[in-house]
Amino acid sequence: MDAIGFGRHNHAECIRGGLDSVDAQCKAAGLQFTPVRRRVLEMLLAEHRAHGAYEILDNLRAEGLGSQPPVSYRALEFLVKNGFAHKIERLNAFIACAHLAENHAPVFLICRACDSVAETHTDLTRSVLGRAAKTAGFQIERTAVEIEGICNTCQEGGAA
Amino acid sequence: MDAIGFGRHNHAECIRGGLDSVDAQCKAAGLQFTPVRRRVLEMLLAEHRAHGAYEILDNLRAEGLGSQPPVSYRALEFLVKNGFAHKIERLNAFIACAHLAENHAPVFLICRACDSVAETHTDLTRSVLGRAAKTAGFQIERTAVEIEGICNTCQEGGAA
DNA sequence: AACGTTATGTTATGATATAACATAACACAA
DNA sequence: TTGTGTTATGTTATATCATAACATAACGTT
Repeated sequence: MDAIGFGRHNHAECIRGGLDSVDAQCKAAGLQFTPVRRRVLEMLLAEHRAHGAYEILDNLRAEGLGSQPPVSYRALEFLVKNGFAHKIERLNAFIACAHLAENHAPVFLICRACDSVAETHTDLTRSVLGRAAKTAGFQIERTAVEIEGICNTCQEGGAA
Repeated sequence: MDAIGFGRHNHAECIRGGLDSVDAQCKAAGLQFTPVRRRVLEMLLAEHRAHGAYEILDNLRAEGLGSQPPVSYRALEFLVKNGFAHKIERLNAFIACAHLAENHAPVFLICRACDSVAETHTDLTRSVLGRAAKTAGFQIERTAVEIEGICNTCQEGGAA
């Protein structure tokens, strides 16, 4: 499983690569990757955990990039709408997309002990679920698949 | 697919049967199925859609069963904790369980046009998802699988 | 009746989210 | 280069969702 988020990896590369990739995608799509939006994505990329809108806002405020809730909500909306970030409904919080540039149905593994969130994905159209929905004539537009539990690292650490 | 919620069925039976079933389960488990809890479940059973905690509260208040938020949240917490209802994270709202008495990983199909919510279920341990989590050593405790789109009826009605 | 437990009542506040309107920046064509 | 439409940001205010904390009442058991 390619669920980035648990375990070791070159994290500086996550951030730089993520920003570069989104930069390129925005240029290609004619989207404005403004300073606020870039900074918010950078904050999300900085850690593999979900960030609340007000936590983001606090940081923006400290940096003089915005001071009222709509500022962070708008930036987050932009990122989510264009697939650069996702909202974790269970946590009312946001996380950078770990599979930029791929059209996917994300699946999140949320560790309740260390708060890290790993993203993997599924092809709904081919899953049992997707077929069931199709049979029922349900036209899927969005999916939220969120799995909560204890990650491998925390199990070993005895944080169960 | 046995997703109750879209399409026709004997709805009075949903309510009566649901209350009776929960009544029995509570007796068996030594749980107190108090008037407030019963009434809240009845409200949820009355329609196959998600109800907000404050909507529930408004009804309770009108009936003299409670007037402050903790009243509805506590009743809902009781119902969710014991598997008699579910929270739809995407909507911050609650719905009666459509598969009472079965231990299951619920899957919700949410129609954004008519607001109805159908519940079906999956066996996570056998799904691609469950296997992926197992491979990563992730210990699943809860799952939220919520699919948003347009139900069959609304597609036909042109409400797309 | 005494006791522990569970449920309810109530006040207050915290946390999340958006409506609405004003201003500024940008993009592009005339 | 100015006008014009669009997109982004600033700001105020408020809506919506949720729980901490403490008091009282009901229940169950001995």
